Amino acid sequence: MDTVAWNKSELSVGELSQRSGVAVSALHFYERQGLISSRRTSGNQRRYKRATLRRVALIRIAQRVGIPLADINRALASLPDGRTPNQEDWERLSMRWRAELDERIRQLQQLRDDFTDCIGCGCLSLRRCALANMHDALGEHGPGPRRLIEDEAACG
Amino acid sequence: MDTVAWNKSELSVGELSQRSGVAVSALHFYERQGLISSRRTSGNQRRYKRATLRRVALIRIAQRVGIPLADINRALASLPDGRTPNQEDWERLSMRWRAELDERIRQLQQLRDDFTDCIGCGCLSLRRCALANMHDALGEHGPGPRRLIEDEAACG
DNA sequence: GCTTGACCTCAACGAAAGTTGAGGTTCTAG
DNA sequence: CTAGAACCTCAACTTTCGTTGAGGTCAAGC
Repeated sequence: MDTVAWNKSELSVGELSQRSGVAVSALHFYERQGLISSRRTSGNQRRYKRATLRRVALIRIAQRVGIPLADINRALASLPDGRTPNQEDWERLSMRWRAELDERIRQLQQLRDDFTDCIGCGCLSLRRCALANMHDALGEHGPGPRRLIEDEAACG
Repeated sequence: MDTVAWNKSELSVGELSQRSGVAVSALHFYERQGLISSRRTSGNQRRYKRATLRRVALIRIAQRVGIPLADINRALASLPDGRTPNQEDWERLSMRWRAELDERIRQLQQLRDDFTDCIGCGCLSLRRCALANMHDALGEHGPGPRRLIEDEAACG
């Protein structure tokens, strides 16, 4: 067993890469962006604290949720001392991100429902269909069945 | 009422832009990519068939579903004569895209479930947590509680 | 006839999230 | 001690989906 390796208190970039599943180039990139940080050895090589592993995992999770790196960065930067999130921090962040995730799921479901309606709608789905009419603010140009008129034209 | 405008048999790029809600620059772009096409007037201005309105709407819908333009292009190009989709074409395309949409929703829901589990998991969510362990193919390196060992280390 | 708005092309830029490559150093194992 | 793996920096490139700007033409109203 490789027990020794797991117990090292610092990680080289290659180790962090292997253990996090994130490419070395991406870790360099994250560091340039200020998402993670390292100290340097006398030979100028990066050494990461073990907590960085948590930090990287958190970053990837947030990315999967669809949070852009810039936002993740802001969220992490807002923590005191730029520390790697502790339990409480994580709860706060994850609640927020989960809410965003919920919202995105909701939107996609709405889209799917509209889509399903449209598949059989008989006008190639581009008439009287919520999907094809996102852009006109519907009613901005006075009352009346404007949409129908437009749609008839669109369907010509 | 502007009935005349709606009945014109061809659209300028500005008209197409207004009626589709897509910027002129984007329409130019779509045309460069081969997603739509136009004839030219004697003065070298674009004139679009009314069907292009349907085509653009379809493109935007597919984009909202998350289909990259290149894929949309392939799908449209696969139609006979590169025609704008008719009812049957649309049904085929939309069924396929809806399936992708379903899959994306499924993945996000899975992610949310994992996420929810993790929020209170007591280890900053990066131990024994599905989220943080996506990358190791779990078991590739022999049997046993490898994940736990790793995770203990990760959580140190 | 002139002005103004819509249109044209082509090239460059922009953000996001990295990857790739060149050229050079350091670490580790035999 | 030396080969090769792993590391370093910096710049340039990639992809997607367009937008912006410069420089020039066309069309319509007064």
